[in-house]
Amino acid sequence: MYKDTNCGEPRESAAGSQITVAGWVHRRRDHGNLIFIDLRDRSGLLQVVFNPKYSEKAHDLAGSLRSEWVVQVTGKVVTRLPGAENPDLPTGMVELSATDLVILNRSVTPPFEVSDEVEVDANTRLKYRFMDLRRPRMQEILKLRHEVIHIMWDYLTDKGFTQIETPILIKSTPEGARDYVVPSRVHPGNFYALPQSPQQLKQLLMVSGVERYFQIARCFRDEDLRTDRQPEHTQLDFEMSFVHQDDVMTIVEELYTRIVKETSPDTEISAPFPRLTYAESMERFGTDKPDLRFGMELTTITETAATSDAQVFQAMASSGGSIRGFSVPGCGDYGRRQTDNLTEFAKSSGAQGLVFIALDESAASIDALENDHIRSPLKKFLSVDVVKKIATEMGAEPGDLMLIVAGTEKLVNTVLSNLRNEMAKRLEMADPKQIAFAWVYDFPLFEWDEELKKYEPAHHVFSSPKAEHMDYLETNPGKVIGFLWDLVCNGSEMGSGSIRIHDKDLQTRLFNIIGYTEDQISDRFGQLLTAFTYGAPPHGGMGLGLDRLVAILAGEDAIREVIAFPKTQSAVDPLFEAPSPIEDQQLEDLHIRVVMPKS
RNA sequence: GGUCCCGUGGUGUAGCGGCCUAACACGCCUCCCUGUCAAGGAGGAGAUCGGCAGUUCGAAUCUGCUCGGGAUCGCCA
Repeated sequence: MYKDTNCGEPRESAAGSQITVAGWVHRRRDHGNLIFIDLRDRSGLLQVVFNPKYSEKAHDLAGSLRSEWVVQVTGKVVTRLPGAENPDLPTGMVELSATDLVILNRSVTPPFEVSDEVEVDANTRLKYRFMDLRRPRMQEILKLRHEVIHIMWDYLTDKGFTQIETPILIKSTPEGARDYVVPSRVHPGNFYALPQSPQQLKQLLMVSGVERYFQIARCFRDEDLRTDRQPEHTQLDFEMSFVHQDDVMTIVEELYTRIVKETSPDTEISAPFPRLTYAESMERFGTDKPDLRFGMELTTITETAATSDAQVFQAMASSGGSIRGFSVPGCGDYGRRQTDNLTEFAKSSGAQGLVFIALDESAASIDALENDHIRSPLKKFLSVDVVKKIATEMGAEPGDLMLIVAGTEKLVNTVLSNLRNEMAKRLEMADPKQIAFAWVYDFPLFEWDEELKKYEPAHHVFSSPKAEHMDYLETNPGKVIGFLWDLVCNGSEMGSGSIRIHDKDLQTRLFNIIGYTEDQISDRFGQLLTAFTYGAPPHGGMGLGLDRLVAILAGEDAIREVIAFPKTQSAVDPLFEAPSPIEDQQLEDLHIRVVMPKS
């Protein structure tokens, strides 16, 4: 070993001992006859002093050191002179009085400082990711991610799960997301696809009698990127036989509670996780991934609003539309600029417009509300009584701002849930220390696709319908509820699970409802259906996004921050400059001809 | 594919029609310095302002296109 001690370790108790450390020169403070080096390794910083009194040779050599050089230092741990301690450093009571210095490697001037302080341009960070990852914050995140995975392995192993790898080269399944595809050399014109998830494979493993499988699985989707979406992401993928919905949820709940407690002890987490049905979630929050860290729940006021003289409301109510809204506490004093801005925001989410009713805080109560207390673009069509009634329904108080949207139910929900999150963000209503998990269950199995004019699976085709809804499968698919659920956290989807179908005939019925032909079914799912005829046990499981979990634990918005080598928004790796053209010979071997798009 | 924001020495920013021969901080280089820890002091190097085209007497600054980054809608079973 080049070192016997890590930089971050020495304390006062080590004073007097002879140690050897190795690491990177973090900072150099050269006083001429006395040189200080902050030496950094993964464990932290240690101040090294080069004093010619103890070693002329080491001191001379130390004068040439520069940032990020790699060195090995031997010396004696000494307590610092009184008054020279650094309370900001864990090792700040001591320093290493160097007697020997070995330069293991030099560094050219780094493109940016290895420090958490500086915010460096995203592209530069990725181009020099190996430098970026040296920053303490990034090191911390890498360790956090490892720790999360470690706990998963431990916990699931304890619970009798077996980790099994599934192929990365598998078969393309054109439904769902676009596949990443790999050409076959041996079979001209044929392609593998990278898995979007190991869904069918893990179900096959259940048929194989594994009973409890898990994998930290890489999943690939060739779709546009977002803050929380990368072309490849990692899932905790697991599957269990002979279980019901609750059994699966319990496993995840225990595991995730443990992860939060062990990795982020300061965090507030409510266990057991609140459970709400899909219908309830849509009604209260307008979304299937509600952020439960704050209130501002939605209220339906269609009937009350229709009794007003406002044309918009009357027309919407009579045409079967929905009028809903919520009350924002303390924003009754919003001026024109702010309300205009909110209207614009609502429009960007697809709303025709946004109706606000501002209640002046000088009113003693909602009952005591008078005309002068009310501000609204629809004021002349809204009687004081109607406003009182709406305010009561929404639970608004004087000084609040009520935001109301009218339209189809789907649109109203989309707009309002976006608005709700936006208001919470602007008002900083979410406690950053809180991690609010929740289960949303009883999802409908199918969603009507307006463009394709057909039913599409809400999550995927393998989820089991509830027994009491079997009869609707062909007659009214939209009504069928499945054993299908999501884990949500702080307003984002963390994973999705279901009890799967394990019966060939039932699975075939579902494929039919989605409109697959016999050929498509046997081509894409033949292996699964065949397996089902050989004694498939009832089973269910989940796929849970690891990147998003780690991001939330780390307090980051972008999963890019918790992936060692992520890609930019245009799916490029600036470090390797991937993707890139390949050699003509490679193309030839693969029987591929490139046709560039006409620009 | 659409919309929005950003692009100025190595890094982070300022400048937003002429005071720009581009400013500041950090970093870098040279020298001085025995108690610093974002060390200090003196001096120095480093940028055709992402690229192209245009408007203008004059463009870092305005316009268009384009490239790159980011946010978002579509997309993401």
